[in-house]
Amino acid sequence: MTAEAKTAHPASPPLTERQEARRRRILHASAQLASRGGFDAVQMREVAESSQVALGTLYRYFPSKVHLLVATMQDQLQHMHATVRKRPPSSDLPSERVAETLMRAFRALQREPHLADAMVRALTFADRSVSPEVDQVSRQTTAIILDAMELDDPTPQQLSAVRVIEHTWHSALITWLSGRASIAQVKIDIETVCRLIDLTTPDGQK
Amino acid sequence: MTAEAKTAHPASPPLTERQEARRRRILHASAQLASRGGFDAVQMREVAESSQVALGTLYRYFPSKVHLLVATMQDQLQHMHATVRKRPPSSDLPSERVAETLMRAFRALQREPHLADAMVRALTFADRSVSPEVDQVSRQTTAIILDAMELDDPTPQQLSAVRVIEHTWHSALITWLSGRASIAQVKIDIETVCRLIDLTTPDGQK
DNA sequence: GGCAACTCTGAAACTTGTTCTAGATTACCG
DNA sequence: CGGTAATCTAGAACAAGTTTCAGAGTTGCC
Repeated sequence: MTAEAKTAHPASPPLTERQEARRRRILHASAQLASRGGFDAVQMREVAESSQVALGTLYRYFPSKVHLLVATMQDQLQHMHATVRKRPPSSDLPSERVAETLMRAFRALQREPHLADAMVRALTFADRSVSPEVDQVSRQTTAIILDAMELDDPTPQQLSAVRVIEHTWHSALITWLSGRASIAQVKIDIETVCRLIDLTTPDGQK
Repeated sequence: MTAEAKTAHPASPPLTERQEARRRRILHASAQLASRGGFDAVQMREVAESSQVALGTLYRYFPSKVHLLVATMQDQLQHMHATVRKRPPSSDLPSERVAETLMRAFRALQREPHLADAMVRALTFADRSVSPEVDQVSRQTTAIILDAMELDDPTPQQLSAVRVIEHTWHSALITWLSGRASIAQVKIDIETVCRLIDLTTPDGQK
């Protein structure tokens, strides 16, 4: 993968400059409102007004509130990935590097818990109509984790481990966001699941 | 724990017979509608009509749609737990017994995919106001998994593993329900995460 | 420049979750 | 039994996501 770091629309018509700007305004307004009050605070009428776009136009760009928030998440994830790439995790063991990376992401989310709430709730609430977009988020997350592992050619078992790590990551976030798990607990869960990686590296420690 | 297998209301006033019957009718209608069309098909007006109860009454019994569906899930989980107790898993290894139990539950959900959709979506979409109820579901799930492990006194590490297994279970269900993962993939994910248990049993195989 | 197609706007309408109200019913207490 | 408080009912009303539509504005193209 070389330089198609953009949103990677498979076959969407190229947007004009003004359209790109609109899209950007919408995403910005969405993130802003989400930062204030989470999922519920992102109200489509307000997003439209905030981004100076008619409601119908908002729906043309993002066919539902969930689509909008998942796109917002894609946006944030890209930041995250770029950031992590600049300062890669420092531990020796792959499992520890992954845990370190996820904890770094977790701390970033803690700085904007409402935004995290909006994005994660949208992600898990998404139905089939949003599958492509959610899948894209999932691929992006996988890429970040694989980066942290620093493997050129992961085995199927390692890919399975990564899947399970993602599952745990999402679900642990939800328990944290809904107040059913502490930050410390999420940390433990992440560290626990990351040990799965050690199981799959032939020359790992016991 | 002896016989308080009921819904375990901490301090709710005892319901009269007719009230208990109403509650039951509501839960039944909810499950019925959910079985047809999933989360979206459970419409509060329809639930009310179906269970021959006024809308206001429905909301007195269950303060939101999510509360209602989470209660529905509690109900179903109890069935499940009772069923599993009757025929416990047969494998030798704890990790395999857990995987076997979860796969059995998964097959049960496959028989009613729409109902599964409604319950799981509600569970992960629940906000803080539903935390107690969601927590109850989580405890019930933990109990089922611990039962499968057949341990009298789980270590903290083992409890951590169980937490991660639950995370994976919920998240894998979501990916399946939204069509982003196949049944086979869910099976792999469950089997993968269950190997965490082997990591925590001192006399397990490598 | 001028036109055809597409896009955007503003506003109303529709849907479904949730709340509220006024009046009937029921449950409980003396 | 009679009364009173709690509960239930029917229905309107409200909130926010989504859809629709007529008209104005842009864009691409000749």
